[in-house]
Amino acid sequence: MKIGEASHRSGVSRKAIRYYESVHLIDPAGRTQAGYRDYSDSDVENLEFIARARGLGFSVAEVAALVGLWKNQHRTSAEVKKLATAHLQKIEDKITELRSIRDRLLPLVDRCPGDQTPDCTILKGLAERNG
Amino acid sequence: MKIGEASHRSGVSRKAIRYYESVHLIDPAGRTQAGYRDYSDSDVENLEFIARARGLGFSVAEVAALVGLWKNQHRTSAEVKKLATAHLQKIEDKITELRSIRDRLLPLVDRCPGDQTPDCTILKGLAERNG
DNA sequence: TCTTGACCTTGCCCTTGGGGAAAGCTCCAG
DNA sequence: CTGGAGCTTTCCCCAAGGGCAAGGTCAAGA
Repeated sequence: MKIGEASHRSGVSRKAIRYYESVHLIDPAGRTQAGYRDYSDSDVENLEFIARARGLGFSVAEVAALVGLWKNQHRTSAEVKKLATAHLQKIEDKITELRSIRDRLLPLVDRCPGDQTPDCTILKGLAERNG
Repeated sequence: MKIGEASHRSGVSRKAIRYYESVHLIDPAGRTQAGYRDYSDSDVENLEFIARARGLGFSVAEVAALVGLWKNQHRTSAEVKKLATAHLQKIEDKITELRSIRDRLLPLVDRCPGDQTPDCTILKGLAERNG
């Protein structure tokens, strides 16, 4: 099948598929006579794995490691767990940071009148040394 | 003062300061005889404003808009509030997404033995069609 | 047969700087 | 005066594709 169908079936965009090929996350696809990339069902399965891992926020480099472990019969679950646990921690950290941002920004927004006057707590908050 | 001190005082990295200049978020700095960028206290105040806005997660384009409003006496607080509210919404959305990721990933990690065997719920979860 | 539209190809610009290279400037100690 | 430390300069590579452009291909309909 061509890239459009592989994209549709796997949930990975055409652009992303080409990108993954360019960075060797997937093997270079075969080509048709016309030079079109040609995919098999097994290629789609690999792309689905990648789509799920990316959907959980793993970076492309992390996904490459996960694919390597997935394909490797001699892996240990400890290796996989270590990678996933580190990723989970980054997610928790990010959530904490975003909550902190929200908690600092919300009061500024709430106290801004939002009318036709120039007085604005948001800009004041950004301009003040203790903001 | 030179870029190092301006960076230290404002909390914006040297690299970021040069980048902000290159994208016209700040005016090009004056230069010393030797070609070094030269900053004033007022430049540092602008950088501090930018640092706070970036610290609240506003994109560089959004910060450019905020700086424009800040400098504009004829702004209305409604414009500022609209920008900040949209940003706040993006933050809420991001938090929601990250929580969803965490809630999907955590059970996989918890049920992974993390030992020397290859059996791993994480890889299974990524490989399964209903994962 | 020719055209039209849907698909495919490569390639370049965009984000937000961090990292690091290679080279120039300044100033202090020996 | 010379060397080195520590600053500065510009330049290029990197993420992870999205968007868009210019052009090749293929199948169906007029």
